[in-house]
Amino acid sequence: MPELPDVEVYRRRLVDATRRRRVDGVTVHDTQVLRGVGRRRLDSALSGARFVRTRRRGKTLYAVTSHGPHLRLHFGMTGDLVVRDDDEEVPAHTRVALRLSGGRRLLFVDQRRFGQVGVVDDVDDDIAAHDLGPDALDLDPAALGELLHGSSAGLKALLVDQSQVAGLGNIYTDEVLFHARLDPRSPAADVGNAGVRRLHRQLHRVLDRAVAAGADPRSMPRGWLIHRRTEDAECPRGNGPIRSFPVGGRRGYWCPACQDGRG
DNA sequence: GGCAATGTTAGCCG
DNA sequence: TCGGCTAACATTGC
Repeated sequence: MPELPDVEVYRRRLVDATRRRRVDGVTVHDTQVLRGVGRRRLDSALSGARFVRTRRRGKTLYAVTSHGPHLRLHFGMTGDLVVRDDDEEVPAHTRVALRLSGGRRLLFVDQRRFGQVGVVDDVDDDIAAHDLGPDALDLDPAALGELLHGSSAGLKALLVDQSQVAGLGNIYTDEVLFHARLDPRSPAADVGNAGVRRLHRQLHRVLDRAVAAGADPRSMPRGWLIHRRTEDAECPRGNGPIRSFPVGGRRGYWCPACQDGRG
């Protein structure tokens, strides 16, 4: 799940949960998700801190403290951020718990443990170190056009490349391309200016709508591809069967009848 | 049992 | 150098 909309939902949850509260300490249940820190350093770095603002770049979330270090979270394939009162039981697969003042905990839950919890001294340095491109929602149509037309990669391959655009993963790339009616397999550079504009518009429409749905697919419109990610499923527009194709070691889904490429 | 699943990363190849 | 592919990471569910 954790692509841009999910992480944006987690960001808002973190802001709500930590407002006017202090981190009293950190409990690490599983050190495997720690990145670049041990449990002692994570605890000492955050104990007593307040989060003064947050930043999200693509799928990476930062909670900024007044003097650093800052908390860095990446949710991998199955990461989640949940809030519990101290007297409530923690969910299965809770890996790290931030104990907050006022009897509440912010929990990093991650079944498959591909997620990452760490601290960084400087957010911009960390973004550079991970070679993250601009956030998908920060690209204006001109910048998006330049990105596409300057690339020799396939359209979907380009969009899921975090160093080019940060935030899109397998699911939402397919969704956006479906609504923009673009062929995911076509060369990015072949997308015409009308296609670039559609892509830009749908990028915002789909991601904003997904955030509004709390990133829960069940709350997303019935006409979305996300409900039909199966070979031979019926296209939501009724135009024909959904097909799949391989991209970067996973499967993409699209409607060949709707998504005719060009623009 | 086999296979695929939203993530990143390293290594290989052309 | 770049793009694309594979495997690895860990776990679950069909």
